[in-house]
Amino acid sequence: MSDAPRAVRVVTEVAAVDREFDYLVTDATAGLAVGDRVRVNLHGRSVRGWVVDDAPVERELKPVVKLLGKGPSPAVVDLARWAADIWMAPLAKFLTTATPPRIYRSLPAVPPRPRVTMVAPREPGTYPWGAAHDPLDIIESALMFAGDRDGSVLLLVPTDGWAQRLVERCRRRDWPVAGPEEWDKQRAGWPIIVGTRGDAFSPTPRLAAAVIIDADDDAYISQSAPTWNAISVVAERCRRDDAAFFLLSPVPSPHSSEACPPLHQADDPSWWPVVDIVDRRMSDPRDGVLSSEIVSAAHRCFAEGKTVVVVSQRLGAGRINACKACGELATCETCGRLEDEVSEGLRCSACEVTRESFCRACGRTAFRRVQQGVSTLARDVGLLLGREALEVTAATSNIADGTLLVVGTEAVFPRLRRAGLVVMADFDQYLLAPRERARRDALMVIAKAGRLVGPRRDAHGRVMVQTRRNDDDVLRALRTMDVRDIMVGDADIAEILQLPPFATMIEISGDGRAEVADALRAAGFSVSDSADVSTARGVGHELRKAIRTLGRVENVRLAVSDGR
DNA sequence: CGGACAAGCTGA
DNA sequence: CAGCTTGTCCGG
Repeated sequence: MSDAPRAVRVVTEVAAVDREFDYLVTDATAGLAVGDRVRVNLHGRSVRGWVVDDAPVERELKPVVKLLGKGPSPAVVDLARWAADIWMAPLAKFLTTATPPRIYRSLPAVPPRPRVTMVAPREPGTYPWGAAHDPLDIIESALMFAGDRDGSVLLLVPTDGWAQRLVERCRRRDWPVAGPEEWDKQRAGWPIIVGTRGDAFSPTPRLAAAVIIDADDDAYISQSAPTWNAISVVAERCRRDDAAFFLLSPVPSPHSSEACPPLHQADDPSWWPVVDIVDRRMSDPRDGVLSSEIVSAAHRCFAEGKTVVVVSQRLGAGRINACKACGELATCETCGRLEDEVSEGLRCSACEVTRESFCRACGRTAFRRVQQGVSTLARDVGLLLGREALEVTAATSNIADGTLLVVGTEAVFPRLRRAGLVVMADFDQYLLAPRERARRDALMVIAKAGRLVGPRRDAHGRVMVQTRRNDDDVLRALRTMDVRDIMVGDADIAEILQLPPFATMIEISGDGRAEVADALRAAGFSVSDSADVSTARGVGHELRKAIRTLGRVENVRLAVSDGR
């Protein structure tokens, strides 16, 4: 037993107390290391925490009560510090993300990394990579680039189901893989790690390579504060460990291609599915929610025993207004977005402009709502196709094999493996949505649909898109299978509007928001206010610095977005 | 956050 | 003045 007293710095699970406290290491807790989970007393309470550092013994200290078990590796503790700084959140929040729910006391021995030989491995970087493309090609490249270097190869996918399937595929190749639930293997530094967003904080001590599949999927962004995103975290880890970083996305966003340069060309656009664009402006008004050609295509699928999927974006009632006479959509003159029908006329919610109800194309004044929620859509589609439709939303658990007609939101995509026909019932919802990302989302949803029907070179089905738009760059991209214009347009818009990654946005809410917003305005940042949140824009580190100089402001919530 | 402690309020 | 609520402070 050593005589010199030793102390450690501890962060507790009490996130509201975002401070580090020192505790004495006793004989009972002699083996403590950075990352370990401990129990300590804090101001009369027994709380759990993490060892984050060594500490000098300069005064009377309370002892660490108990060593609970293994926690994140020291490298990940440091990564959590970086994340807490970037997203302006308590360190405890990120340490919690990096910590499993159960206690692990020991770690397994690590098997060697499999040897992979490829004739032409792909270079690290961002790839416009289709939904129907097999990511194993890139994973093998990552294994090759990892070579003899120490560290794990980390693979991230958007959903748990996908992670499980990828784990099984790796196991079939006899690759030593640690799944999302196998925290102890990850902590030990397993050669291959497969997981989802949270596994960006995989406890592995070092990365040799990382692959993020479908990197622009929303699943990679934490919806509640801190609004961290897995892309930025993995990019930072790769930078720290000098690891090879591969990023795959059907339509890479400005954030993705910035986080993982260089942006490679799509070498073969044939992974896009076969897409039929059905112009509904000219459809027979007696047609129902689906055009007659879609109805016949659906019946052919049923005859072949293939599944038909009808996708709509909205759960609730719709609000697209189309002219009763010519079918033209009511859109804003200034910004081109969809208008709502209100009692005074047609209204653009973005420009806050209301106008008389008249059709810009033919001058008639009668409109009808042409888009609807999933429930009514399921009923109408069921009647139209003479078959019971299974309604699928985020709340649906799974879809039974042999279900031939499915109607739902985008939640259908992770719940199905294969389909003969995917119908986008109201694609204009994407084309006209008042969000900067909507155009890329429109292409990403086609890519997801493509996963069910197969790539055009090997298709067992097709995608049919109903629209009332004619000249539109998204539709043009679908016809030519060339998404470069959309990507360039996306980057231009982000730069002009100073959206991430060209600027950082910080949302400020809570009672103290006025104080923070005023201080940022005074410091020369552009700050806009809405009902209960202010949004500041600027260079990330400058904004953070300005907020920090304010010191502690009571009751303020900050949501930092550096990603999209 | 939540325990400790002080100060304030209430009712018999 | 016991018993309870409300407010403020602060953690190693």
